[in-house]
Amino acid sequence: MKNQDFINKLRNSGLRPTKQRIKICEALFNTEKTFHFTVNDLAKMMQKNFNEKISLATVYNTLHAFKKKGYVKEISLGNDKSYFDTNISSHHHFYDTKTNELIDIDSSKIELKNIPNPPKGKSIKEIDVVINVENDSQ
Amino acid sequence: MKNQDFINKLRNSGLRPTKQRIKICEALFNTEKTFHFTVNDLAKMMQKNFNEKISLATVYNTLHAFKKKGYVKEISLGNDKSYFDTNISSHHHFYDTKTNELIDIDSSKIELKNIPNPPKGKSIKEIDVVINVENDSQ
DNA sequence: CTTCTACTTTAGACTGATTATAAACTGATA
DNA sequence: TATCAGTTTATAATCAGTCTAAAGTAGAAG
Ligand SMILES: [Mn+2]
Ligand SMILES: [Mn+2]
Ligand SMILES: [Zn+2]
Ligand SMILES: [Zn+2]
Repeated sequence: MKNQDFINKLRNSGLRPTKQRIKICEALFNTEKTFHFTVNDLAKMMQKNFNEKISLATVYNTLHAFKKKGYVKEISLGNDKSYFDTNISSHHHFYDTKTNELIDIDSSKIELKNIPNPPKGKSIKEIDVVINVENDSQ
Repeated sequence: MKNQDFINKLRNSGLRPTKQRIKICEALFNTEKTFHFTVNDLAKMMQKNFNEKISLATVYNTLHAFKKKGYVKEISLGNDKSYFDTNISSHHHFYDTKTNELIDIDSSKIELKNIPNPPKGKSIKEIDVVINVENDSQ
C-alpha cells in the first residue's frame, strides 16, 4: 500500500489526510502482520522508525479516530494502560500476565457453546475471551 | 458469620485482625449474595453503612491482601478503574459498557471448546470471558 | 495564487486511579 | 506493662489519559 492509498482511505472516511495521520497509517498498516501496541509504543515508534515526532495528544486523537472508523481495536487488560490492535477481525487473545504480551487466537479456533441470554433489554455487542498465561515455573 | 469468625479467618491466614480488616470482612462477606465493587465504592460503603472511616490506602492494602489470600478477585475492564468481586468461584461476566454494570455468569453455563494450546513454555492460569452488552437502542 | 475557515496539532495543564512514603498507631508476645 | 513488627494514615508522587487554548494547515472559494 502506498502513500496515496492512505490519503484516499482517510479522505473517504471523512478524516483529513494530515501528515501525522498518513505517517501513522504507514506505521500501522504497511506491515506483514498485525500487531498490538500501546499509545506510548506508537509514539516512540513514530519518532525512531519514522523520524516523525508526533505529540502524544495527536497519537491519542488519531487512534481514537481510527478506532471509531474501525481501523484499529482497543483491548483492555489487567494492566493500567490499554492496548490497540491492528487486527480488526473478531478474535481472542492469550495474555501473558507477567510480560504483558498479547497473542492472537483466531475467532474460529475457540467454540463458545451455550452462551446465556443477556439480561432483559440488553443485547450482546462483543465477546472477549482472554486466556491468561504465564511462563512455566522452571 | 460473626465477628469472631472473621478474626479467626484473618489470623489463620496470617493477617492481623485489625479493626479495619474485620469491618471490611463484615462488609464483604456478611451478605446474601456476592457482589462487584470498586475501591471507592467500598471506601464509601464503610463510611456510610458501617460508620467506619477507613483511609483509601488501607482499603487498597486490604483488598490486595485479601486478593492474595483468595478472598476476593480482581476484574479489569475497558474502564479506567478496576473492580473487585466477592464471588471467588471461576466465572464469567456480562459487562454493560455504558453503565459499567457487571453480572455474573456461572462457569458451567458457558462451554469453551477447542481451546488452543498456549504458546510454548507457557501454561494457562485462567480464562476470562467477558460478554459486552448494551441497552437495546429504543 | 491568495484568502478564508473549519479541522488538526500541540504543549502543557489537569484529572483520577493507584502507589509510595514516612510518621503514628496497635495487636501480639514476653 | 514493655516491646516491636505489622498496620494505618495523611499526604505526596506517579502515570495514563483528557482537556484547553493557541498556532498551524488542508481544502474550498474567489
Ligand atoms: Mn481510550
Ligand atoms: Mn491492583
Ligand atoms: Zn489481537
Ligand atoms: Zn463476578
